[in-house]
Amino acid sequence: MSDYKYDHQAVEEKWLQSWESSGLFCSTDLDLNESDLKNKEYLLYAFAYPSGSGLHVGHVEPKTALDIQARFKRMNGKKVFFPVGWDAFGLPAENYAIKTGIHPKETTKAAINTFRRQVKRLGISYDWSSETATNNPDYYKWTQWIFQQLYKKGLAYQSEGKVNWCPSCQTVLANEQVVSGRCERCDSEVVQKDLKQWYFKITEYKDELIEGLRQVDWPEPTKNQQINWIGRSEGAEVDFSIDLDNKSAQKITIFTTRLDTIFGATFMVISPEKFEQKNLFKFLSQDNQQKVQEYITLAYKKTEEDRKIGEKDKTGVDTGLKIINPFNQEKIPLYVADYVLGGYGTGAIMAVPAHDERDMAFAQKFNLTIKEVVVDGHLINSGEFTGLEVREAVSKMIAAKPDVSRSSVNYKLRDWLISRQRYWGAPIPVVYDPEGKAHLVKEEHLPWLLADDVDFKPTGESPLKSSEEFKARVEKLYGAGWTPEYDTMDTFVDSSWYYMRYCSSRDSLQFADKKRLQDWLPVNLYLIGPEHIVLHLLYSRFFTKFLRDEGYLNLPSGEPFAKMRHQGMILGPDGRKMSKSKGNVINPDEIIKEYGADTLRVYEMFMGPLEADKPWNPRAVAGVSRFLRKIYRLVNLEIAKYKNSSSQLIENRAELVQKLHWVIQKLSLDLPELKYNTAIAALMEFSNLWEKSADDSKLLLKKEELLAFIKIIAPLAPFIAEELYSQSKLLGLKMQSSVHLESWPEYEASLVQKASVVVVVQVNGKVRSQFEWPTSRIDEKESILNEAKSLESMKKWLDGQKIQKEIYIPGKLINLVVS
RNA sequence: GCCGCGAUGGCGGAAUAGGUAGACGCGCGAGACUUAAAAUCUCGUACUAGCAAUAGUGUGUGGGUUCGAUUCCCUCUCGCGGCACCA
Repeated sequence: MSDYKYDHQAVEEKWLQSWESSGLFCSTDLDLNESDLKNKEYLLYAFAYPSGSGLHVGHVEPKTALDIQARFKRMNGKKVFFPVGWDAFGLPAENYAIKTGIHPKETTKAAINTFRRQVKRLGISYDWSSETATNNPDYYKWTQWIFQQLYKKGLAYQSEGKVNWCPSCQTVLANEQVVSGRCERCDSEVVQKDLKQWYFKITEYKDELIEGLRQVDWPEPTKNQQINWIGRSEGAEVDFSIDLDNKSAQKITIFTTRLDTIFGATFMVISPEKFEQKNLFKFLSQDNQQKVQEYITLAYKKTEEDRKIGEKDKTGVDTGLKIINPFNQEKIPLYVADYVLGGYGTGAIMAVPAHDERDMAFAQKFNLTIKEVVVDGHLINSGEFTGLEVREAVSKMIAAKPDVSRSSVNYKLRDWLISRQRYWGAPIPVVYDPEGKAHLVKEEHLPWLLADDVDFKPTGESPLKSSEEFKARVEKLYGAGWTPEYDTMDTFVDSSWYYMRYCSSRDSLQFADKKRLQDWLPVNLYLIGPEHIVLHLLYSRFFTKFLRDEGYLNLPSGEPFAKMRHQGMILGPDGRKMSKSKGNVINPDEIIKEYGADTLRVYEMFMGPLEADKPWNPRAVAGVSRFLRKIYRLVNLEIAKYKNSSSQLIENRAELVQKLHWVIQKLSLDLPELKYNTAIAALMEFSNLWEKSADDSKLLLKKEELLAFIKIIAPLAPFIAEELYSQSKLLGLKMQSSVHLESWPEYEASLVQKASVVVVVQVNGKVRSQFEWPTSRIDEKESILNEAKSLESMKKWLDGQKIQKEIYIPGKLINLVVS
């Protein structure tokens, strides 16, 4: 057989240059007309942070997966928008600056350049004309503008309170960024600190953030995680009064999801924060005042980690006060204990040790009464409510005491703390007058530029404080004694609206054009790692809903991402997460150098289902390379035969033609479903069959068939497809300048079917024989059953047996039930 | 503890409106080409017994529904992810 060498390096470089100079796909016309609207396809990959270490094989998978969609959809006549940009603010660049003194501006620029080059080398067909980066003033101008819109609506506010402080990063963290008491970035233990900080009132949208999930096509587990994070729970509030001699009407309100157990409440617990806030010290005896004060001081010192230890060993202190249960008038003791959280519900609970584990643990430690009030779903020892079922008891109890009880709903979701005491982020566009009152930076002063003259060394205060220019700027623009806000915004603010900016990346007058947003949103397919489920997605949905409510966006659902899927993690060859310290990192540049970008792309798509975590297998990469070279050889063999005009089609080619139509159908169905691994397997099956007769001197495929095959590999392996397409121009067919401008080939349903099928014969569910049968006659049940029963190989299974039942699944199998 | 996901050959994985389990790739074995090697190609490859035809077993465990279960239902075990003193 002739030898066709495929020089991946030369071929890929050649087409990269060709695509670059022809501007293929790098600029989408975003102004749609009526007929484009139904055809639009907005494909989005999670905003990437341009890290200094460059592209990782883990980035290659989702980028390729979406690129295949983009190419496939274009070939199917869709108007595709496939933008790219950089989530360029953030800690790593700043930490690097602390170490080296190199300005984050410089390192970020260099990192973006590296990423851009690497992504292009992979053959990702991004629309580079809409490229953007969050650290560009023309981007963060609008991040700041959105902050100001939120502020004007009372949805951005300042509040003093306990915040999560990471002593290593020297900044506060949002609740979402604290992972079991530790900083999600650096794993240091998070401590509580009192600080005045900026918050976004995401809780304003809590119910809609749950409701909206019904309208999107997202993986169910993802929806569940968001719902759990928002943590809606229905229950009741009940007012208990404090038993005081002077009859002053002091009340403590509790929240419970188990109002039905209220007759079992044997004590009450209030959180340290709430006790202080309600200023209940004055009702305590001198002695108790001191004890309670000591306990509260101690509790505040605890870190999250200490509180966790407390799960097993509960602490608390008896206030000496008695509280009256409004349902049975029982007087029960009031404890202060930190197992009740100040920030959830009303900060106080009725403790029912018989029906709550935590209350039980506390009761046992402090020797408190335990009273059972529910058995087998029915109330006991509950006065007039005894005998009722749990469910009806709750509503009847509220109805019986409307003055002291009401139904109530609580959420775990808190407002989003966005202040960061860091440098490399968008400055919060606020200035303070000499009295310390906050004012928005005037709109004409946006973008409110990030000062350059700063000292990066962490001091626990915002690095911007060290900028002379920043202070001078504020005094110059706003007057003597005015000062800037020195904190910057959480980078999640930047990435909460980038998919809108993409539609108008160059617009200097507005954050995005309303018509374009209406035309392009929602995103048709969002591919994003599972690590972004609670943070980024929740914040982005909040922003979209807010901007919709402000009239900047016509999107009734307020849901920016109509369909979302997750990619899995590419693990090292040892099956563990790749990391430098484990020495199991695969460098994509090296794979491209050895095998080419097509091999890297196809291999990663072939590893397994997109959403699964998959270990890297160096040998299997070589297998994919082998497959691509085989394709190259097979196509070239056919082209060579066509050069010889006397060549004739081989007579017996029905099987190959059937397989070709089958593989076109398989890809047509699998590609839009992102089932790339099975699509590639089908291509391999086809080329294996093709190869069997490759040595025949007669033609195996018609010109159009050969071309159809080249077209269907184009989304997966764009370089080799382009090369083969270019070589096929010799065939004299009417062709485009690039295979990537071609349309997707049709398959003929009649040709997908094989001429005959194999019918399996089972006896009592076990396979005993099989026979071939013409596909055209698969509906002839009687003849098929007769054929099965008369098979020589069936004799020993049927002799002397009585057939009780005959089951025929058309074209597949027969099951004979005998006894 | 709660919520969610998963378990199939030596390995990655296919196949679920219930219908031949193991497609495709890797690895392994045998062969062709070659002075030889590489590359490439061909054949074989779930397990057990057998020279073979063939038979039996088999999709984490135990049970159920069914003519028929990897697929549906129940139980348990293990692994992964998220949340976690949220009343």
